[in-house]
Amino acid sequence: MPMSRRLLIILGPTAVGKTDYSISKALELGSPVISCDSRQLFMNMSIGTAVPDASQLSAVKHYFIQTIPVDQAYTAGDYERDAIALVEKLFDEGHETLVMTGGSMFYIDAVCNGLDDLPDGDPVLRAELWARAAEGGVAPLAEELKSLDPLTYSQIDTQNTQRVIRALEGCLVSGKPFSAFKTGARRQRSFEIEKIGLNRSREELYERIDGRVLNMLDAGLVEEVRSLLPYRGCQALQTVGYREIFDYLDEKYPLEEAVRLIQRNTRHYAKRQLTWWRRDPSIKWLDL
RNA sequence: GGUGCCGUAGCUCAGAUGGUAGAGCAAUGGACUGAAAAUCCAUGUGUCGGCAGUUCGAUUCUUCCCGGCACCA
Repeated sequence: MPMSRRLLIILGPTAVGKTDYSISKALELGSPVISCDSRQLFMNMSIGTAVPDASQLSAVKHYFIQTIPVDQAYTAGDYERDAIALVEKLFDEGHETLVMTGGSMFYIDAVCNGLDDLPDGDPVLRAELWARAAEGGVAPLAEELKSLDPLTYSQIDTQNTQRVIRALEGCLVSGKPFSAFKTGARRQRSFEIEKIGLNRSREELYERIDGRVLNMLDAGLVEEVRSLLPYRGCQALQTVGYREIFDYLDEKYPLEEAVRLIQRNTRHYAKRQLTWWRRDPSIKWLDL
């Protein structure tokens, strides 16, 4: 008799209340919590990423919480590989239902649908391309992409430097058009996927966000960020809550302005999350 | 009670000697194939406090009313 294997993904905008909900769901189902959060993955970033607290972490086994050094690069592709490996292992050990939770839209989609085998980036080349963009703008890079890969050029936002460089990098590293690697095919998974979307009224969500930022300050956000100053340039620190405090430490603006910006940028993030998920009909929404 | 000032977008305010209005902040919609808490694109949402008068036309001028603030009693 085939064992049923189900991955229950609890998603929702930041600060909606995923942590508590997923822990109680995990306890109910006898599952660990598999985090799907591109920032809680990193070590030493606990206050600003609202990592579960000690009692929450001891209530149920958590995966992918604070496991990677902040100066290490980690991508959605890495997460797809690591998460699928873990999930397969846990299913093989006898779990029927596994609880995954998080707000990283792209990571969730990588787990559900898989990413194509696109060429890896080359850090040196990437740095060169960014230097060119800083000097002459995106336009010349976009033109170069147009000649190497007209299809990608026609599909992406050519004002989006990050996208243009990523595609150009793919072309230059592989010697082929970046688009040649895209199949758009969904990867077959060995388990069922169910998605629950947690939501609240916009007003309530924004109040929770604003309040949570103040709590982070009380909890010592400024000191946490100060301790991460040496890693400021790392990918992990390109994050709401950290960049604004770095600027405050530079005396670019007062603390209250940093707080205001963190609150606003977090609200913007929540809005982007909701935009992403709005087009996903497989999510069952639940108002908290 | 009297006098003066103010009432315009969610907030702070600007404005037209009469032709139904615009800045900042906030907000909203969208995109997304290895940086994704990143990156990028788009958008003004308004009975101009209310009733009436003058006028071809009033948010603008006038009367009155309502609300707020200040000062004088």
